[in-house]
Amino acid sequence: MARTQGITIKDVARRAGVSITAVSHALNGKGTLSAATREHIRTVADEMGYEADALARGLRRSTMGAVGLVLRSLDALGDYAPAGVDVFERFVGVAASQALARGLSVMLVPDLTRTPVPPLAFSMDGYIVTDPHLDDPVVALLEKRGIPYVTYGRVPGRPDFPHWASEDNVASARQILAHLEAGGARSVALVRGTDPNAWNLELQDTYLSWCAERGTAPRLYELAERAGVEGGVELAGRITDDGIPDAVFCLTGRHAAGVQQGLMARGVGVPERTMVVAGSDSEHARNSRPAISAVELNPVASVGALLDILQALVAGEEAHSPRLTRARLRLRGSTRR
Amino acid sequence: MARTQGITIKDVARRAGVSITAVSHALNGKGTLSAATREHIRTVADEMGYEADALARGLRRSTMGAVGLVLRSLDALGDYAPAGVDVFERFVGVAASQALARGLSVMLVPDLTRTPVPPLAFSMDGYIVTDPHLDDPVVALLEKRGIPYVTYGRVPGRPDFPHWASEDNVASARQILAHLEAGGARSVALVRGTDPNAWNLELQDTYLSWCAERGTAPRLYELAERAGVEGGVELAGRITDDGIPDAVFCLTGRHAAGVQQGLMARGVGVPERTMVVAGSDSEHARNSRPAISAVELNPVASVGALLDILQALVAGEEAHSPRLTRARLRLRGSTRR
DNA sequence: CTAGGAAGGTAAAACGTTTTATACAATCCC
DNA sequence: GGGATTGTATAAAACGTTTTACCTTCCTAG
Repeated sequence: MARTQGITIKDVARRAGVSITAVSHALNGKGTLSAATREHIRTVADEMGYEADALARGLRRSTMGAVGLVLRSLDALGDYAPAGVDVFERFVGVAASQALARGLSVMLVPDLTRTPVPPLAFSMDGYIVTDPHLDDPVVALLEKRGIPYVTYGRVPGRPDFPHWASEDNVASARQILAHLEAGGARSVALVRGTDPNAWNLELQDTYLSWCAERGTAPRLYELAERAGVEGGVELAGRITDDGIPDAVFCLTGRHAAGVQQGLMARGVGVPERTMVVAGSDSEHARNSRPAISAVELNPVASVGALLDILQALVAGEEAHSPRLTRARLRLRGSTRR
Repeated sequence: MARTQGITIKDVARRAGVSITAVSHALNGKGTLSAATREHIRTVADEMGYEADALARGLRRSTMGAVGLVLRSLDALGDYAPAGVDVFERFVGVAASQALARGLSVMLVPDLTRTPVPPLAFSMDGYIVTDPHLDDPVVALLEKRGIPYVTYGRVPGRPDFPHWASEDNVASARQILAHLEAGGARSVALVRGTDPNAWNLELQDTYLSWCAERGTAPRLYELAERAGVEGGVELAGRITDDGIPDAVFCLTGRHAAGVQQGLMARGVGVPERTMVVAGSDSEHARNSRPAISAVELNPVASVGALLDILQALVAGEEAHSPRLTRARLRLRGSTRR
């Protein structure tokens, strides 16, 4: 219906006085046409405002110029419209605009394994999956279907899988911990989420190693991603009951904001008595009082890397991966001493 | 490439011992097959895990089961990954999950008029355009191409165009103004954005009428959407210089947060000396001190209405539009007296 | 003078569906 | 008993591309 009044290759061919093949070849830079003919056809096509139908093209070429995007982490949150989870919201925006710059479309697929599966889902050239879980069914499905995919963050349990990119989580964690240590912190508690994704797992591992290196006992708390700020407030009670640490390192901005709020409500001064820091920046971290130091992720660089890898994969070229991007530690009041 | 190993209708036909036509008819509930054959074919198809190729289907049917989404307001912001603009981020998430529930895909198209245009863009069944501008080129393009579209918010300058839905902005504005009045406010300043979209225009009109009805002089300020919180802080200076109003009604949460911050920095107490309220809720509004009263939009209802209209349009049925949804005023500290 | 390229172009098959038109029985009606 | 009707199924066209294979014509080398 939408396409009925479109200009087809046939129209261009007729108008240019050549065959359909000639038009296709001219426009795609193939075949053995003379430069003059090629130029002529291009002119006519431009004049007529011809644009090849993506469907028909995809049918033959079986490449669509479109990639799917699955936000695993939002799926886990259940509610698909959580407020203040800006990491992924920004990721979507960046992915859309960067893909456009490369002439690709981005299709949003909430969860590829839930029915009904969107009709186009399996026609995508490839997929970007953010934060796959351990034994992620979405990854398994893509694998089974033979659809190329890249992941934002390592695939847990698959150390061999190379096609991923993300910020250097280990470096970020090290940088944060070094910063806290420089501020005089000896005991640091870690608050991680419950999703078994690379984000939670890698940062936890780094933290544990850091503790081991220093011979200090780790203090590890788990807090469901969906618990949000309120969960953090509550958790602050448990943390103080267990003895106030010199610093609390929360993996998400929402949890950090909640924990800080909870600590202060209990009379624990931040940053005087204990410091708070977030592993990923967010509105919550920025808008807290004091503002919370946090790692600002780098969606622009990460999405760029992911698209590089995915495009190579789709083209059947060798992908140059994994790739790590640089995050940046934003120092704010919550760790200023 | 991704589709090479797929099971085609031909495979199913062979296995079921019938013609291709029979399979198509059985699966789509068309034609004049006997119940027995139909059932048999369905069973075989299920067994083989057959799924019709969306491209080939789209090529014939010219309906794709996919809609495009253009976020006009984000285009206007330039940066496609602005932090803390949660209205649209939520909108995207809601649109994706609601569309999925209806068996539709959502394709994100940053700006349909910028090149390169994503290949699939013109193959979509229809479009959702959020907050179209006055003389919006995206709308013009869709119109010219004959692609069905619905808009989130009225199309400015086209009072005749019926295919839109949104929260009832007029009612929201009235509700806010009534609330301020009940709190004792006589003079209310309005801070609107600069984009010429229905949101800014309708709320402004309602405000002006309200002032006229009361015989009070309107105090209207314009602040570019992209000015964000900082812009609000600065604007607070101008507002106080012009004489402190009883309340400031900002159309966006970011501006409200900035204005409130700026007012308080100048020693103007909120809510004691003047009240602050936001036309759309956001992280900024929620996390300010005091928290800012704001209208919580209703993306779930609005997206639902938009999809209803769009589906009717695509099916060639009569659309039942426009449709207004209910927003909700969240009262917080910034207006509590 | 002719075999063999090269240069420039096209016809037709293919992609996987849906849809239109048609074929073949079996049944019915008068 | 013959034409019309009904019930079931299929062949083939169509959708708009890309790609494969082939066809001219013209030139050149032997």
